[in-house]
Amino acid sequence: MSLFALVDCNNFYASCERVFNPKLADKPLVVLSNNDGCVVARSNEAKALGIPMGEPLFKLRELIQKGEVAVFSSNYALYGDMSERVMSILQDHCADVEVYSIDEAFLELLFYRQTESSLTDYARDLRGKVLKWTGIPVSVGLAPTKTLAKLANHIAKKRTEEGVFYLTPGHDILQELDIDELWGVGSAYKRRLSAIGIDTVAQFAGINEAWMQQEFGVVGLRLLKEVKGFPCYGLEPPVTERKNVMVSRSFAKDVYDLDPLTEAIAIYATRLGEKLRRYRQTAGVITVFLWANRFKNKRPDGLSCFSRMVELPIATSNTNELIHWSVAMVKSLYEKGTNYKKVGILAGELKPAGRLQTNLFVPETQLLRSAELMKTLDQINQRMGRGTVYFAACGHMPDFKLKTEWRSPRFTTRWEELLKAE
DNA sequence: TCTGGGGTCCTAGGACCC
DNA sequence: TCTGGGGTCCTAGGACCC
Repeated sequence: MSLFALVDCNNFYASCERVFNPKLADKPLVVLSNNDGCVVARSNEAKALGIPMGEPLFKLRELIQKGEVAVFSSNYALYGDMSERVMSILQDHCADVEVYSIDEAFLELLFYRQTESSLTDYARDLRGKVLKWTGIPVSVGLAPTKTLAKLANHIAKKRTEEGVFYLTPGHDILQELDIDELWGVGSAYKRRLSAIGIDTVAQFAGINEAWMQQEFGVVGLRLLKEVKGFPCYGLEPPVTERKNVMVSRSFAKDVYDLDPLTEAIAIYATRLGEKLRRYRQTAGVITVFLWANRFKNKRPDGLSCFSRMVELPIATSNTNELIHWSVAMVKSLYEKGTNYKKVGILAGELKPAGRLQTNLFVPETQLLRSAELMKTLDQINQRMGRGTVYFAACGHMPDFKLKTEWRSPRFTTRWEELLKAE
């Protein structure tokens, strides 16, 4: 029999902020998205205040002014570093770990000759170590499939004191769990299932497999089998080769003019190039998106998303080239009078950068030189801070700095921001 | 005034081929 | 003019995830 554990950090971003600011323990605390747009993480106390996930900041002004909730802009340098610490502890204690996201990981455990109580002891021990060594509380769900482990984790978090739960298929508790608590059931599936009287996980587990496949395709069938305890998903190998890479941001205010749009896309193309080179990949095609403000659309046709794709003559991660194409695409997509809210660039058909791709019309020495230039550029920016050296098309980089009014210090990754004793 | 930024997988339908 | 049964590839869009 297979056995998976899902280790998930509780309110991860909020917990990270607390580690370095113990006064906030037991206080309502929220972390905001990029641009301080909306709430992306909440402490339990903030949840208890009724602040929903995704709540736009302006609806919280009153609570903030009264000092009833602590607010932080997102601090990804801090969260990323804390995540690595948690993950490395998991990797020290289990050979088969899949880091699923910044705050959760699946572990595949050997079930052989283990009792339920020895497994939950193991999980409790792991949980204790992570808490002690990083300050981050985690919950652990144990079950024979990943889908059930995810659900077990949910139960551990919501319904237990110790943060550990072992879930078997057919467990009575499934009768109390709403269908949309299942991993893979979103609002659309919930609506369709509810229409035929399926509201709990236990009811879902009783669905006929042929019917499920007919109505929900292979995705639905796998989901059903997983809930019944038959694994359809194993641990995924580490994702070294991404299939797409995207950089996009929304603007603090609506943008009507072409110039700020091209400057923004040049900056995102720069960022995209850095990402590609870090992953050692090159882009075969790039797509540029322009989004009109969807909350206050001023176009007569009401359209809000415009995109254009271009196949690059040579797959590349060269910033200059990415800027050249993306700026051209923005210019061709731009329409006067539209209030743009966001632009983005997506790289697709990624290829490993290892071998130099040659092209009849571009001398090889020129390609080599540009690769060297990019390497130097990355090194300078890494050492001196992002944006030290950049292309003229980006205009004045600082103009597009994100709004981060309440960012905490990067305690763990910047010397000058280390926590100091008061 | 103010509404995130990434990703993945699957399916349906069209174009094109024999 | 009307006609069949495959197949592949591509794209757009939907659905889900964190």
